[in-house]
Amino acid sequence: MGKRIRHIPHAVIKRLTRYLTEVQQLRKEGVEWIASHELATALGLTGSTVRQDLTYLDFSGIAKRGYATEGLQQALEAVLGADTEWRAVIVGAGNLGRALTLHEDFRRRGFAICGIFDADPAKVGKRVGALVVQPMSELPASVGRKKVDIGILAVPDAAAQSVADQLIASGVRGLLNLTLVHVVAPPRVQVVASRIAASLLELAHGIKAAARAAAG
Amino acid sequence: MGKRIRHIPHAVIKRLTRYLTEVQQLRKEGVEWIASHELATALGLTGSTVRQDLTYLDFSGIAKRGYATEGLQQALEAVLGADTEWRAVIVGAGNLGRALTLHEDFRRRGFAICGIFDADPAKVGKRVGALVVQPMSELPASVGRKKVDIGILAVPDAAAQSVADQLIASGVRGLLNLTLVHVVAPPRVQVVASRIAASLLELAHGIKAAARAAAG
DNA sequence: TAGATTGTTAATCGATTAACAATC
DNA sequence: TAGATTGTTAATCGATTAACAATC
Repeated sequence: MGKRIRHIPHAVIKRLTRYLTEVQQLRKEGVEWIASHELATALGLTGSTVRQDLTYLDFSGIAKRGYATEGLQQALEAVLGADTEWRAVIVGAGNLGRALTLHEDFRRRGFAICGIFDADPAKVGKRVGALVVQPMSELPASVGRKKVDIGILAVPDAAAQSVADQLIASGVRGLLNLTLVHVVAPPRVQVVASRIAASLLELAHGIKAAARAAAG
Repeated sequence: MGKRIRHIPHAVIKRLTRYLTEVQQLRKEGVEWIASHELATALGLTGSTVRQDLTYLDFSGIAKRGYATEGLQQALEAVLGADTEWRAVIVGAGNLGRALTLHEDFRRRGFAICGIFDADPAKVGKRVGALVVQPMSELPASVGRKKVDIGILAVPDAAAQSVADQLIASGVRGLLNLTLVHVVAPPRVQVVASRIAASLLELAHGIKAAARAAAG
């Protein structure tokens, strides 16, 4: 069954997703072994950080050889849940919601988008790839019947909390929040935010700071 | 001219973007004063963290009243560069790239998408809102002429570094990386990553961990 | 074996929280 | 004024890095 799973700090979880991307790529290239300092160089980290992070996995490296990419990939997938099929629905059939529904990458990585919903009657009934936009009234039954794990919030900021509440009441266990606002959920429901507009602001600050530094 | 700008830790910058979203909302609602503990409650933080964070701004609160929302908003916008017009191009005219080009929210927040590029000749020439997809060969001239600050990577993982290199060579000062892979850039070019698929994996891990905790 | 790399411990660094004097 | 809230200092907490014995 492997070793008992310790609680993993969030900073480590974020890096584990990056190790997984890298090791998947390495395996495609036929690389069978990788050393901590090679992974570190590829991802802009230190070897020490990499070794420390990988101790959270039910997997060990071998002195002088490094980490077997096959076992490392399996261990990363197991701890991140990338070895499981997840079912998600998207709420919001605007540009972003439709684009994510059509994004094949998610399905390939184990996240099946099995429904798209919108409160706007003008959008309900429209096709989005293989799906049809459903009204919010169908959300609870659909989430329950299809055993949906994850709700993706691709709605305007003002609707975010209300839609989150509906998704939570429908029984999802996790929310991916793509809006800019903070969303409150009970402890049994995980929330992860991915705010592209906020990232642009981080970038804007970074550019200004770099310009200041260059100017002296 | 205000106080000299200290270096701001990245964890603080991320929260500053959230304070800005919140204070913009508060001002729309006509709220003129906000206390640190109110801001903290709204965003799931502690009052101490909020007060500590706001010391990085060229702005002060007033004991017993809190922070004036107008001044707070201005100070946040100044430090984050949200008071500036930024020009960005998107590379990758797939679902995600097209959706972001059409996303009015960015323009409203000061980020104008002024070009969309793709290496696929089949996509070049297609309309995306007010823009037309351009070939990669036009990237350097376009970035130079339009004084583009930011390049947005919405390409397949395998193309990410090569496209980043082209954007850097064209003269952008920042990259928003929407791919899963690590992108290397010289220090003068800022890179911020916003990985939706990685966020889904974080969520998947969180859901599994919560289920384990509930099971005991 | 000799040398390289892991896994782990200890040291450092940074970020968050607590506490409270200053102040409005 | 009395009480509430800021700004700041000190304490705590957590994450990263350095160092090195274990080991392949």
